[in-house]
Amino acid sequence: MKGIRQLAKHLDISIGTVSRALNGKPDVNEETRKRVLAAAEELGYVANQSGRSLRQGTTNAIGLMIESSKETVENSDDFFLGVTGGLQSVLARHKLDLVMLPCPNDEDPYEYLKRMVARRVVDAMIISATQRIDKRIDLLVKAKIPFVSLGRSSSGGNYPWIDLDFEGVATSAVDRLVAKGHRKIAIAAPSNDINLGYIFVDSYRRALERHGIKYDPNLVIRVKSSEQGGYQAGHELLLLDSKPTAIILIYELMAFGLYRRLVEAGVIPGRNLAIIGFREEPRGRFLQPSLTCFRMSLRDLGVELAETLLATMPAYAESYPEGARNTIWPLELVPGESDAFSLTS
Amino acid sequence: MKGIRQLAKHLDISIGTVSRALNGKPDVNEETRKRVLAAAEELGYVANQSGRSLRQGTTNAIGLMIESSKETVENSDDFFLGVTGGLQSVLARHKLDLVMLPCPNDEDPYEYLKRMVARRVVDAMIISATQRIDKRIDLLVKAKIPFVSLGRSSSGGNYPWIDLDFEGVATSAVDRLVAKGHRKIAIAAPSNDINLGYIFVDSYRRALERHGIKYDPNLVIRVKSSEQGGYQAGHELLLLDSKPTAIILIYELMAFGLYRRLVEAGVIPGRNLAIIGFREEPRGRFLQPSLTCFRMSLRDLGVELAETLLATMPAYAESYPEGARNTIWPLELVPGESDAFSLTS
DNA sequence: TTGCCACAGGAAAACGTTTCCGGAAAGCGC
DNA sequence: GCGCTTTCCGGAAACGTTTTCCTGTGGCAA
Repeated sequence: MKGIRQLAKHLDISIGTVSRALNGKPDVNEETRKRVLAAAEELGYVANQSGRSLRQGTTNAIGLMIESSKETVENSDDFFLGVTGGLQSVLARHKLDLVMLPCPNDEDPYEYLKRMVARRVVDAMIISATQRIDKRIDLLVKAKIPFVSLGRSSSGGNYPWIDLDFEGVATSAVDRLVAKGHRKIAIAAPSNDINLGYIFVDSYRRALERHGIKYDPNLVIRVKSSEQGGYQAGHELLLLDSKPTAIILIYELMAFGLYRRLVEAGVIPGRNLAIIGFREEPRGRFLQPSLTCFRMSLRDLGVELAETLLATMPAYAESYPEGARNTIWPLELVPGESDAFSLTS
Repeated sequence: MKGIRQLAKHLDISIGTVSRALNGKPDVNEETRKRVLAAAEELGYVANQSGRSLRQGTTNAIGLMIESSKETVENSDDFFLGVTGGLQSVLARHKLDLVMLPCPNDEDPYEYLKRMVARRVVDAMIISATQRIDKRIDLLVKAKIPFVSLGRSSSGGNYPWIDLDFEGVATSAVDRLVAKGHRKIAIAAPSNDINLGYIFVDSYRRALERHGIKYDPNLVIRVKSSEQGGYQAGHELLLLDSKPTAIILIYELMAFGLYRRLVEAGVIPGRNLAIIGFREEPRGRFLQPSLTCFRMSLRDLGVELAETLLATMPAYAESYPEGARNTIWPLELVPGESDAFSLTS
């Protein structure tokens, strides 16, 4: 005999009462509640989660699905642990646990999610690395699993998401470069399948056109969001017939590879070529010259994610009355030396 | 009516048979097994984890406890996601899921672990950031939860752990510096409470003594394992009466802070002061001058962790017959320019 | 035919909890 | 003293599985 039954016997009380006492339910004398609490503490009793989940149909856990090796901006190693802090600070307040569900490299993310959902191992989900058309969203909607997506898909539909302000970043980067006299501005981005790639390049195009600069597809370099990709971008950039004077990187880590390739070719970053990165983490500022990029608070992003998610969960929605919401997350420009020079002197 | 019952009814078969069919148990006709599998696939049935766990007393999940903000070497943001890949590659082979259990900053790790253990939310655990005396180990041993510790405690006892080869690193760093003529070698490490700090400094001391160099406590700078800590270390180093000519950093990220402080004071890293770091990640090589440090494969470490853990789990031990084991994880020296100069010229 | 065994599958118990329901005791107004 | 409500608690059902035990069928040897 184990668990609550043992505790009940030890107190010579029925298990129903013990359960009510522990869970703060009414219909239990304050006196006995105290006894129960004390005994539970003493015997180190904590309710078995499986039993509880089975009965309640709820797991008190929310899942954060992460994909270790997809070609996206979020894949950066430290990204998730960054948001985790913010997530937890609000989840803990509601006695919810966070479990990270890392999708194995060799498994299809959709299938993995499907399995996790069917197993009912979490009450709600946070997904990320959103594809431009992402079946996972339909799956979650259909399964009526509350969720929030970090990154929006283009498939429309009304679901809660938070996305980085790519449009703002692209616009602001273009504006900044144009103000310094640049007209031939390249951009390195992942393929259009990744929604991020699509949105970013599209915003870049529109920003250029606002300045009356014709959009040149040759200046869009499609590479992976990694240091390798940056190296590759540098390589392709050097092969262009008419060389751009500036480049915007969709992912900050690319800068390291780009610098490397440029130095190999004798091109001096920040002197012969202006560079602006994105999503500054504690790395870009160590480059020589330091990288101009856009920064955000991962922790705050985590808080916003959690609150958005809770707002969609019936059991918690009352604390967050606004209901499902969509947020464009702003980023702040951190000026460096990599785009300091001006062409108009 | 949901779940396996529905599936059984749909097939006009008893739920027991369905369960046996799905779980590959004997006593079920191959013909019917196929039908069941097909129907499950079609209806998207996956066994509810709570029900299964309750019955089996097993969750098919192993937990990785992480502490987001403790002053340890493992706390580096990207460390865990690095080992995660390796962990999963072997866990997946055994149909085990990995759940990360991040201990909230404001909760005592011991209490958090206790709660998780009592809730029976995972079958086994990986803990890290081991304290020199770590109550968690007793807890897990007493609760008979299979576990492996990343980092060993000094409390002895026979339990499986994997630890980095601090002794090897400290020895090799000292040897290398001494060979270049250095006699006054400082070290920046966290406090002795962290087992890592204790072992590292102790190894450093012994290595010095092997070279006939007297151990000088003033040269041991106790700081946090972070960039901030590195800055602080640089600061304290500059205040020393008799300046060391070299410094060993217990944590690679410290180098960034150290460089910063040195440059502020007009000391040139790798010229006036030799520097050796530890656990190279994709950052140290971006420093100017590039950091000499010790590297390891996080992925391989993850594989080793998983295999060690499985070996201690009765249900899986047969594949890993050696039983509980302790491993000292080797690191490889990556020479950089930060300690390139020699005093003996 | 009888007995035995192997095979396939059904019925039901069990896992640990929460929650619904009913009932005893006590309090209260009349 | 009587009916009513309130307070507290015990009994038992239910959650969805897995697994044990048992039954029925057919084949085969004696």
